[in-house]
Amino acid sequence: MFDDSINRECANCKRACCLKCFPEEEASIFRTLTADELEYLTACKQSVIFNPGETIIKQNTSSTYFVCIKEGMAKVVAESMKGKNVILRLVSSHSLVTAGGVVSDDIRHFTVTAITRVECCFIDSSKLQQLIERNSRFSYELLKYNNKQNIQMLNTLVGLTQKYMPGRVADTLLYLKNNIYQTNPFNCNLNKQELAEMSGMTKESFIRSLKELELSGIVRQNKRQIEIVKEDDLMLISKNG
Amino acid sequence: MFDDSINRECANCKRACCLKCFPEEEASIFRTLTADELEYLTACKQSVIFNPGETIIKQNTSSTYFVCIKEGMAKVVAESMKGKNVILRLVSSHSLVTAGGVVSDDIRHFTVTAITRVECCFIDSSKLQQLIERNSRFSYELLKYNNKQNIQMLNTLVGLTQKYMPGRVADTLLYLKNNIYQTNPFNCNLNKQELAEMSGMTKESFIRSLKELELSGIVRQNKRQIEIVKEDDLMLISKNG
DNA sequence: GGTTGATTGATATATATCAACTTTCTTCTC
DNA sequence: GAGAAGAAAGTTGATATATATCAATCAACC
Repeated sequence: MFDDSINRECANCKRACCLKCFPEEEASIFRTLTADELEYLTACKQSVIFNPGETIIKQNTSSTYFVCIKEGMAKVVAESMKGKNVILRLVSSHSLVTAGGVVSDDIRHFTVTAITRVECCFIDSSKLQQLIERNSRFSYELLKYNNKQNIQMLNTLVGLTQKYMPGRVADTLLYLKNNIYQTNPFNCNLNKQELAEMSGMTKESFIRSLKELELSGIVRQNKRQIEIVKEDDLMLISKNG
Repeated sequence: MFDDSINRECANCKRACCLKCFPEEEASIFRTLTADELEYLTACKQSVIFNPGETIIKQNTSSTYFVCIKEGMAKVVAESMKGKNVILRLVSSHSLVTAGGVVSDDIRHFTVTAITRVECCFIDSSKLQQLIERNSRFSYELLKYNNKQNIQMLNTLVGLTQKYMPGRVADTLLYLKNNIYQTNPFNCNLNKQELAEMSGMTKESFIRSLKELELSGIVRQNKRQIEIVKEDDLMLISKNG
C-alpha cells in the first residue's frame, strides 16, 4: 500500500521523519492535523523496533513520550500484585498508545508489550499539548478517542465482574474476530495464558471453557487457529453471561 | 459560602441562570472559561431537583444534555443483565457527569441515580462542543478530567477482578473516607446493597466481610456510621488483595 | 403490625490451585 | 538437514476454596 523504500528507510534510521506513519486514508485522529502540524508532530520522532515479548512501555514508570504503533501487534496490560495481569486490549497499526498518562500526568498506568515484532514511534508528549492548544478539531478527536476507550473499559469491567466464564470466553473470542483479526478462521498469535488474561481467569479455566464451546460445535480450534462456527450462539452466550 | 437567596432562586426557577453553579474557587474544569463563555454555557440551562432513588440519567437512552450536580449525592451505575449492577463512583457538588456520551455519541453508557436530594443542571451538550472549539485550555482540562476517570476506572477494574473480598471491601471503605466524606467516622448514606455493588459482591458477602474487619478491630460500625480505626491495616488489606 | 433493610446460617457452585502428563517448539549436535 | 534432548506451552484430572444463593430470623421504622 505504501512506498516500501520509504518504510524501510523509516524503520532503519533512529530519527526517522516519514509521515507515512499517519496515513491520510485512515480514520485516524491525526487526519485533523494540517500538513504543518503533522510535520511538527513527527519531526525528530524516535522510530524503534521491538521483538516479541519485549516491553514497549512499563507500568508505573515516568515518561514524556507517547507511542504510535506503525506495524505489528502489542498487548496493553494492567499489572497487579503477584503477577496477576489483565490484558485490557490489543493495539496494532496506527494505534495511539498513551498508557493512561500524557495529559493527566507523566506516569504510565499500564504496561505495553510486543506480541509480534513491533515497529513504533516515540513522540514527545509535549507536542501533543501544543497541538491541543492550536487545533481544536484535534482536541475534539482526542477527546472522542479517549471517551471511546473509556466506554470500552467500562464494558470490559462489567463483563469481567458480572459474567461467568463461558460469557467471558465468548467476549474474548468475539473481540478477537470482530476487532482484531477481522477474518473468521483467524490465526491467533496469543497463547492460552494471554487469552486467559484477556478473559479474567486462569489458563486452565480458559482451556476448559473453550473446550466446552468446541464440544458444543460453537467453535473449532486447530493449534492456534480458531474458527467461530456458530456466531449467533456465541453472541447469546456472551449476552447471557 | 454562597449567597443563599441566589441559590434558592436558582433552585426554584426552571430555567435558572445563576453562575454560582461553577464557583471560581473550586478546582473545576470550568475555571478555564471566560465570563462570556460561562455565560454562554449556563444561559438557558435547566435546573432540576431529584429525590432519593430517582433516576437522573438512564443507561442506553439517547440524550443531548450533560449534567452538573449542584447539591447532593448520586451514584453512577453500570447496569448489566439480570439486575446485577456495578456502582462505578459517587458524584456530588460541582461534578460534571457526561455518562460516557456527549463527545463520542449521544448514548448514555450508565445510569445516574440520586442518593440524597439532588439539585442539578441539564446543559445542552452542543454547547460543550462549541466551547471545545473556542477554548483550548478548556479542551485540555476536559481531556485531563476524562483521563483521570479512565485511570480510576482502570484501578476499579483491576481491583474488582484481582482482589479477594476483604481487599475489595477495604477499597470501598477507603474510597468513601478519602474521596467522598473526607471525615473519619463518616455517616454513610448508602445501604448495604449499594456498598456491595461498589465492591462487586452480594450484600450478604459484603456484610460478612465487613463484620470480619469489625471483629479484627480495624473498623467500627454503628448503624450507618462507619469508622476506620486502623487505617494502615486496612490499606494493607487493600494492597494484598 | 406490616414492610423494608440488616444479619446470620446452611448449602451449592463457580473457579482456582496443584500436580501430572502430553504435545509442540527450540536448539544443539552430528 | 535429521534426529535427540530440553524447554515451553497446552491439556487433563483431583481437590480446595472463595463466593453466591437460598432461607430464616432479627431489627428498625412508618
